[in-house]
Amino acid sequence: MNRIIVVCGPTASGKTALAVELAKIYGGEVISADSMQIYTDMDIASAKATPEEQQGIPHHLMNFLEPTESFSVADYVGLCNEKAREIIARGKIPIICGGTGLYISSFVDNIKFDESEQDFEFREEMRKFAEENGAAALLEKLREVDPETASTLHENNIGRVIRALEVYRTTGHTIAEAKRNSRNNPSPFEFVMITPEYADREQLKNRINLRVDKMLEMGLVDEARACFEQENRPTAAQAIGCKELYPYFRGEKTLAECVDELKLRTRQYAKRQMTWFRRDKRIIPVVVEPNDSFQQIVEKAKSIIDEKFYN
RNA sequence: GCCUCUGUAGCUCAGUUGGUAGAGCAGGGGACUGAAAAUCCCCGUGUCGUUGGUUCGAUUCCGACCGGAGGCA
Repeated sequence: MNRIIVVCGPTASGKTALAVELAKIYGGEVISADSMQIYTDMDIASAKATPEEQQGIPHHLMNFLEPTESFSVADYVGLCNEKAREIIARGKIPIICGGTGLYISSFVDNIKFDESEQDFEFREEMRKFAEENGAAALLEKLREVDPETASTLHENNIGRVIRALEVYRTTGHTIAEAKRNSRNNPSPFEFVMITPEYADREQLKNRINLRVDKMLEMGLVDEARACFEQENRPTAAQAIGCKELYPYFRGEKTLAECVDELKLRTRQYAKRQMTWFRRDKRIIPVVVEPNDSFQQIVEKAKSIIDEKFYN
């Protein structure tokens, strides 16, 4: 059996508890799909499942990388494949749980990333070029070598334009071709994908606010301060829950102001996540009504999974 | 009690020399293939506080009233 359960969704939607419960029911192990939980710090900010929350269920791809290291989707897909195979070999079912849509869909679609390396110097060079000549000029550069991709990108999305140029430069083919070639092999796994979907959006918003308050109680400020004092965090520096508190550490804003900002940024992040997951029609919503108990939610999830896998 | 300022989008505020109004933020929608908790795109009708008056026409001018801020007593 090559079955995998995917529990994805916005932050604070209750994925973690649901995944653990499903792991208990189906005999599974959790693989985190989260671009921040991979790091060995930021336990609170990245909302890693605490040992109590894990309830003895093994959690993978969590806590294994120094925050000074950079990481990418390609790395994730490789590792996730390994872990999934290991878990299946053990007779267990992998339960992928997380909110990083790019990681999840890249794994599910079995995206093949070729060997092209990243070229940070080139990126820097292009960034300068854009600064001096304007974003439109940079996009024009891309249009010359890869008009297909250029037509899909907005000039202001400089990062993407640069990546497209970088791919062309390091591999000799366009990123548009690379994308097509990346999808040649369907995944060897069979997936059922679910996401908690809140019938009342306000409810998710409230959960987010409550969760941030809880993080503060758990010591988020100290944790963030440690991040603040550590330089050279290429990917980890982006974590929501750390950078929002920096103005407080610099004495530019009060803690209360930063906390409000943090809640806001978290809500906006959740919205982006919902947009991502909504697009993928394979993902089946587990509709959460305002008064649903956890057990009721689990039942709904279970019936979706059973229908797909055990019917 | 008197005087001054003020009342415009959920919030902060522009603006209209009288022809019914627009920014930022918030919010909503979308994109997304190697830093993705990132990056980027699109979306602005609201009794212009209320009510009279002047006017062809008032959110804009005048009066009264109501709310807010400050000052004088």
